[in-house]
Amino acid sequence: MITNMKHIKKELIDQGIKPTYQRLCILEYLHDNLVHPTVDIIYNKLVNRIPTMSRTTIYNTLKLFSKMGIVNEITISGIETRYDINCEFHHHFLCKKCGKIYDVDLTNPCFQMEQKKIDGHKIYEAQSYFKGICKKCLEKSKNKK
Amino acid sequence: MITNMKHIKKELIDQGIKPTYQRLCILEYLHDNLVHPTVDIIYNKLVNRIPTMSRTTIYNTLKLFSKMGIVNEITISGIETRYDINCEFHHHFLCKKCGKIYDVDLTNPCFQMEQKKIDGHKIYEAQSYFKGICKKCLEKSKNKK
DNA sequence: TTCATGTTTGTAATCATTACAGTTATAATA
DNA sequence: TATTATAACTGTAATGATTACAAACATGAA
Ligand SMILES: [Mn+2]
Ligand SMILES: [Mn+2]
Ligand SMILES: [Zn+2]
Ligand SMILES: [Zn+2]
Repeated sequence: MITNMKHIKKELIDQGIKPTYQRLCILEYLHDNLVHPTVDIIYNKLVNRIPTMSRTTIYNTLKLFSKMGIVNEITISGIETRYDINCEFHHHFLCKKCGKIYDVDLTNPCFQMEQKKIDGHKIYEAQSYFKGICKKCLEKSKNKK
Repeated sequence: MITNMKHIKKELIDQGIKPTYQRLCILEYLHDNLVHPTVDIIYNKLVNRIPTMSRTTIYNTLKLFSKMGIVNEITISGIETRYDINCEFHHHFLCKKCGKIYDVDLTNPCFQMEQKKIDGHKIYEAQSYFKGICKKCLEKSKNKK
């Protein structure tokens, strides 16, 4: 439990979200595990602490958090949605071998991704994805040779 | 039938893909309908011409095309994969109201999206997505007021 | 207490995608 | 021509993420 529960509670209240125990636990988990987890990963961790925890609650909560802008939905894999509590604009890299999703920092971020309109369309969110083989998997396959 | 079947056939042969009738029809459809269609949209169109056409064939064919680099998988919606025969790097905009996916041209394209490596990870593909309300839907809701 | 409201839960339904096995088409070989 | 091998296609069943829904629960006001 790295993040202070008081802060977590305040974060929800500030957003006008009723701070139920389930919501607190989910938000705390997201703050402490910046690995872009799936619903299932969150569920399997939290069900230990809250045996009655329902997957539906996690889906509902994440949808609420997303709507309120305190969590980001990442659809990079095309299979399952992954969640990121870090809502500052940054890019993601998906490794096709190990499935891990990395944050990537562009030295010259594309400023156009941060604008409010494009071609007359009103922008609410922007995502940039890279796919390939990650550093670790590259090294592993190099060692095998 | 806008695109010439001869060209379509040549495109497959050049890629080392056996040009079956089903594959030709799918590739022709993609060339003539640059709307980022789903498997279902393609299926419902082609089943008129080929009554025995199977969804599985479309899934298999698109996976093959994607692997060979002649089609791009777009996972912007998180619900279903959409396909784009235009493999030149460009960004996409998803309208949350009407569901349409638009191409968007950035005047200053983010050159970093085109690099081969980032943070040591080897890049095979890159996608940039915007989500919001499209121009047409904005105008519609303006007229209602 | 009663009532209203919002939240959580468990199950069933939905829907995109994949797995699989049988059938068909094609071309090479005997 | 008949046989065989191989790749492609097809239809159905299975899978797995997500959503719909209704019952149970919690909370606080009247
Ligand atoms: Mn991230
Ligand atoms: Mn496009
Ligand atoms: Zn990896
Ligand atoms: Zn629209």
